[in-house]
Amino acid sequence: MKRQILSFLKPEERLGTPSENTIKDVSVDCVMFGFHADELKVLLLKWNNIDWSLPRGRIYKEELIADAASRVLKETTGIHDVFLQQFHTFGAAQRHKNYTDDQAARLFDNKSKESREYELVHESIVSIGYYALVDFEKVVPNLAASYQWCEIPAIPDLLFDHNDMIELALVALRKDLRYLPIANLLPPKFTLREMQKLYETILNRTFDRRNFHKLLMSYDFLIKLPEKRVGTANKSPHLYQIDFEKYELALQDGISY
Amino acid sequence: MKRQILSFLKPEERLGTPSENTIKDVSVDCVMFGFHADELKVLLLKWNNIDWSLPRGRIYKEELIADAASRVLKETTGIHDVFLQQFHTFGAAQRHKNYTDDQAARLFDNKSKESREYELVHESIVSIGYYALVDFEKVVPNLAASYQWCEIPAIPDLLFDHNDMIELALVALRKDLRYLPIANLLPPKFTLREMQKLYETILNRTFDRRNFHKLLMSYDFLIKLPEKRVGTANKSPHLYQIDFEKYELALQDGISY
DNA sequence: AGGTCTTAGCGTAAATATTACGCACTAATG
DNA sequence: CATTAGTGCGTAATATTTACGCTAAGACCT
Repeated sequence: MKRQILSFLKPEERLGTPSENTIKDVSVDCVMFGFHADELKVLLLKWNNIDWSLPRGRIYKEELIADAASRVLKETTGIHDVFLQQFHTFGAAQRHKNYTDDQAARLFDNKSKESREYELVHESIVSIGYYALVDFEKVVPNLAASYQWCEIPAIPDLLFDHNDMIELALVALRKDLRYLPIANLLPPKFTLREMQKLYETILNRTFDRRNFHKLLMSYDFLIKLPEKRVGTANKSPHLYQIDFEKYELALQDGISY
Repeated sequence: MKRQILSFLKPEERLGTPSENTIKDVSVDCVMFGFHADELKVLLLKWNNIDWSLPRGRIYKEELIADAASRVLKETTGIHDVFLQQFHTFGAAQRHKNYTDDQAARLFDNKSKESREYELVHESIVSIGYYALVDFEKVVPNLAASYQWCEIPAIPDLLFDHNDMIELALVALRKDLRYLPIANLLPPKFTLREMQKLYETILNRTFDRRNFHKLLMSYDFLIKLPEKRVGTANKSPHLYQIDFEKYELALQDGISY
């Protein structure tokens, strides 16, 4: 089956034409987290020329949902091989969102926003939410449409129930943190400070620098490299790498912070 | 909209006729946990005369998914007002289950079990999994079809991917235990021993009797009743009740065991 | 060259939480 | 009246978490 790269479709059609081959009334929506400059960010796509939304797409009938999620991400952003985690499934009624008149006009093509029928056709009724953890640097979306890495507090009013989805994704991420490969949010080589900031940002708390250092070292999955990060103020920090075999082992026990 | 109590339909039709009013290709499936005689049990329903499955049903288009889950439980078992928690959504491809020839014949009405088309029509493609925690004693299913409370290790080979669903529901339950109203699994009045056994069963570990007692008392949400459980061997244990206001507060902090 | 900031690593004390278990007393059964 | 289990207290041993002092080194700035 030929599968078109949807980024070359008009953005409005990005959800895909409901066809014989896709599951009707269901979409997969992805909250993609990246970490950069001590900030947790989410990837937003332009849905039409004005409104923003999360990457979303349909599921082919013979496809695993998880495969659909990773395909959708690839088709809409060009990004592949990312860590994906299902976190919640959203229903129709949660989606009775109060669009502004402008948004409604653009979405519903001048039909009244009370036109529930139109909404049902143009939005999927059930959305399966996945979040992705990606290395911000590795991820260079190749998009026809425009995109934006947006810090969580600055996220604008999105289409559909995507604001709620991001909030819930973050809650799920915090809960899962103990058992999840959070390292996916970091580049292959990173400093301890960067990792600490990552945990502090996600968990919204601080750690003592020395205790954090000790704790991480005790897990024994970090490899200290001879190289250093250059160009920083003051002393250059060492770079570290993850020994993924040991990392997986530590995750099975659950890493605690 | 009139909604028929599905237990008076033929069991095969229990999923509901796909109609204008329900979401196509999606079902809600419920793993109902009950606790009795120191065993965690799951409610199974007869799907046809021979095969077992979990309660499942469709979602109406204007309905919240959570409402659909609780309606489905009520329609298939007569049970209402239970604690429900969404835990995972399952896709089509996970459902390529190896039915026995007999099961396939019954399910597919003598069509070949390779007849994927038939399968797609008769099974929902996407299933949203909920688990329910109910007081075993309070729950008296009013069913035309037959049912069974089954201990987890003794669960037979179920239809669809319902065996996998139960396994995942249990994993989710264990994870959620710290923040969830586990008290829903107990009758309004219970002994400390019963509560301890409940936690031991779910978490698959043991607790020291005295430490468990101390810990529970420190949370301050148990009310000791003057009554005792009669008819037991040896000393009769006191009955306890939950002060639900304080209980909710304790849950927000997270109860640890 | 010296000042200042930061990394890197060591150690340790204090506070909390967990676990194991002793003991006294009560109450129901045989 | 011996046995068994519930109830409730205390306490000691361990483990984990948190706070923080100290040394040394390295890179930038003036």
